[in-house]
Amino acid sequence: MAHYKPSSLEAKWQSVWDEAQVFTTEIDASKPKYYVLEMFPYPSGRIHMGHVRNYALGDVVARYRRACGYNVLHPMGWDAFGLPAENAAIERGIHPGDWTTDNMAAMRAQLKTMGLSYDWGREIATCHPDYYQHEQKMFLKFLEAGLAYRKESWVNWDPVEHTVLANEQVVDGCGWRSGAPVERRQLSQWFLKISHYADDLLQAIEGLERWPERVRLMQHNWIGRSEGASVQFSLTPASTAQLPDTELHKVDVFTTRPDTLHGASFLAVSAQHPLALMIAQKDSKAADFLAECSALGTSEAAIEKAEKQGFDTGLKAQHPLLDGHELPVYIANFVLMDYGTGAIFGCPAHDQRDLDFARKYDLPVIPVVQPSDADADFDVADTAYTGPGTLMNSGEWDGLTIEAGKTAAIAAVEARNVGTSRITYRLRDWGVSRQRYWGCPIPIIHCPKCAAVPVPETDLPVTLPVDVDFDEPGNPLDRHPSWKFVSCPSCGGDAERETDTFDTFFESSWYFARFTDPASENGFSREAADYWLPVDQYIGGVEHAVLHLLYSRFFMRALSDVGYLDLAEPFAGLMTQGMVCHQSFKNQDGGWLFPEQVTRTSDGFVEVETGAAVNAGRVEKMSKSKRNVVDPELIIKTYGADTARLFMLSDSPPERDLEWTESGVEGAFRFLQKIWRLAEQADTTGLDFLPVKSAAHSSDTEDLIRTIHSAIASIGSDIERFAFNKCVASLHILVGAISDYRNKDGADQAAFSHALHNLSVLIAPFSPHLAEEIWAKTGGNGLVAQASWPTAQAEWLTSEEVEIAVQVNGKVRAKLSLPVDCAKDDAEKAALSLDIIQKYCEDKVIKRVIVVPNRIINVVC
RNA sequence: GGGGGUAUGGUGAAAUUGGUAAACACGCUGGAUUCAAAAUCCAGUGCCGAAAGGCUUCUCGGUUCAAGUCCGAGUACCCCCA
Repeated sequence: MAHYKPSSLEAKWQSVWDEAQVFTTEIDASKPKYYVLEMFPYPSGRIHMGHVRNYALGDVVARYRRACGYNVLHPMGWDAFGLPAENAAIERGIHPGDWTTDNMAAMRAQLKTMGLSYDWGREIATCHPDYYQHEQKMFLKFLEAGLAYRKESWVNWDPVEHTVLANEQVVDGCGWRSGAPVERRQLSQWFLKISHYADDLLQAIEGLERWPERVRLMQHNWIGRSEGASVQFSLTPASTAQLPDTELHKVDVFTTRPDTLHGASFLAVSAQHPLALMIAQKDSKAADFLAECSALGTSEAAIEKAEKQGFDTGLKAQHPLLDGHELPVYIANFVLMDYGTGAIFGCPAHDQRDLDFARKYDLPVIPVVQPSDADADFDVADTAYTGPGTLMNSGEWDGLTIEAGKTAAIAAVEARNVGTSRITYRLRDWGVSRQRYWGCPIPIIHCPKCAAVPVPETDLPVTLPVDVDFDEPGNPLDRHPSWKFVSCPSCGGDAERETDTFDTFFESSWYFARFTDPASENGFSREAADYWLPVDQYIGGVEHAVLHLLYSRFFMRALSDVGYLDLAEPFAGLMTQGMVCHQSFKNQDGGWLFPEQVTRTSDGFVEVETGAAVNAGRVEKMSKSKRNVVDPELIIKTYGADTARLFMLSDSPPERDLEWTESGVEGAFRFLQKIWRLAEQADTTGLDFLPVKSAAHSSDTEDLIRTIHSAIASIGSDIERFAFNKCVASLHILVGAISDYRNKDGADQAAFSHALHNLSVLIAPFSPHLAEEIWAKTGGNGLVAQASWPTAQAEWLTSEEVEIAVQVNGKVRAKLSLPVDCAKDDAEKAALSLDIIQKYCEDKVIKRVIVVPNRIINVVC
């Protein structure tokens, strides 16, 4: 008997698929389409277990849908721009392009050993001009449509990396990569107007029914719509006298709590507010304070953690509703310029930050909301009251609820012409400029006379120059001797190229559209997009729950508005997979150990080489730094891709974290070996086997057919529900039944082979190579990769008898075998006639008998 | 601090609508086979108990003939925002 040797077997079928072009896809209007997409990888050089899990999940869906008759698009490509390539260039002197190309080749080879059903003909790499030239055009279209603009903006500047960091790249005030304290700098940058779609992006979340609820919630919170009012506070005449610029004589304030206007005790503006900047010009102490605020960074978390601090400008503002009531004006470090209007009024009694601030600077605290269980002299101490209640100390609004108070407040400010209702969003416009070489050049030329001029379409693409060096920190494009110097397309004078490149989220915001038509000269064609989009099932890590998914949703709207297609939502279905985890180990000196350096003995974990005791740590996400990693390549070499894939799908549901264990992998391997041994005994006689009810079949044979059909039914519906772990359980049951059948006297060779033939189709989405082998051995026509999903036949899904539990007062006391759908009366009689049940009911009056057909009988006494 | 989630054997987990808790697997125990081992096969395996029996889905309470599932209170851990 030949051994199960996955390495040669898998290579064989991979080349068969390749040569037959089995997974090449074209538009076919006669078939329903299904677009399965896994988040494309960054080409770091090697695949890791997270990739294996992601792509194994996607491949199950793709292969299953194909078997169900869908025209399936299942592509793969590379998110190829990004920082690590530049780091490699700096550390090892390799050009980012060469490094990336090598990595893509290495990872492509690794992915191919997994046997994934990709249409490799559609492969894309975002670092090729072929790809990124299209986003230069898109950007210029956005610019024309007013969806892109340039503005001076405060940014988090990493002084080591020499780049702008997004807020989420700032951890505890330091750069996530460099660890250096982040500085605030003002730079002129390009922005995409995602805020234009804020309301639509928010509303449309409701329609994303096949998205995980928590992702929808995260996006909802991220957009952060708040309803409120904008209210103008005028500076008092004594204050305006100090300020020549009349623009600054009114401070526009956004508030979500206009009902608390009577409790206002100060006004605070952001350190970047024009008023603050003006004052700082004249007052060096104010300037010092602004510099302090700059050191804080721009993240809300950093600002929230920092102690509330303010600078008293000495100015006073007039309360908009209470004549003669004046409020001090502060510059405060907790007011964000980018949120609302960059200015707030402080109501210390009902906002914790305001209260902390008021206590620190000894400002009045006037309660204006009275909790329902408090009396009229209600006051706050150290905790602001933010709960419900009725208004107090608020003149004619007293007694109103908060909601009614808001309405009244808005009416009052509108009547006095000092404010209006307003909605703001937490979502800020997307800054896309990065001071980096390895990205898509922003197609703009800066001319001293004509300002920022778009590169004419005929001059596109603006390709990255290859001759760059990384000897000095900073962006090599900035110091390139020739590339950046051009003549102005508008006036012909000397000008310079924009040397910033796009945020790499730009590439990933539309790559799924490119896949529909990867050779198109327009990025993608309308026809392909209309046929294939939206992606029916998108699969990837939850770490992209907000940014990548939100940017992609924005991009489809923006591209639709500039005429590329007609689509709002790119991803109809989303599945977010859990992490792949492994136990971590440390030696006695506290150094991390690789799993292969550790073995388990009766004394616990010890080092393989020295026998020294090892401290077993938590089961946590595989990471290089903790060395708790297992290399997929080694696993595939040792056990085969089919085993690796099957194990990935076996125990844990996909959205949950998965613990990688050696014993689990071996279990999966043993299972496939068992199937292999059975398949060795199968032949083509199964093709003539008729799985119909017939006197010719023994009851064992009928049981086998029944097991086949229940597996067909459950595996299909479980794949659709992503319950892949249950699919594997069903496969175990089926294989167990086939194996038992084989060992029985009088087993029918044709029935046995028929069962294995069916098994090969059912296991094909999970372990496709072995499936092909069995398919061929049992005489299958063509390839199982192109076979249809079998139909579960109703006549084999029902049995004649069903086991029913009999309870007395809710406790199971007996089990009873009854005909399916038997009459309630008969079931009741049968149950009550059981000796055990009579025993339990002795001396008691039977009050009621509840009969749930085919399920349960409960005797109440 | 705000929002959300999770909690089931030694372990990963099952349990469409409230209706036989623990499917399937890992691990473990015993047996067969073997000179021995690996592999394979068979049996057992929620807990307590010799058994009869009792108990069991984080804890406490509630609704119901019936609760892992629904409701209320609490505990622990995780995620997001801060």
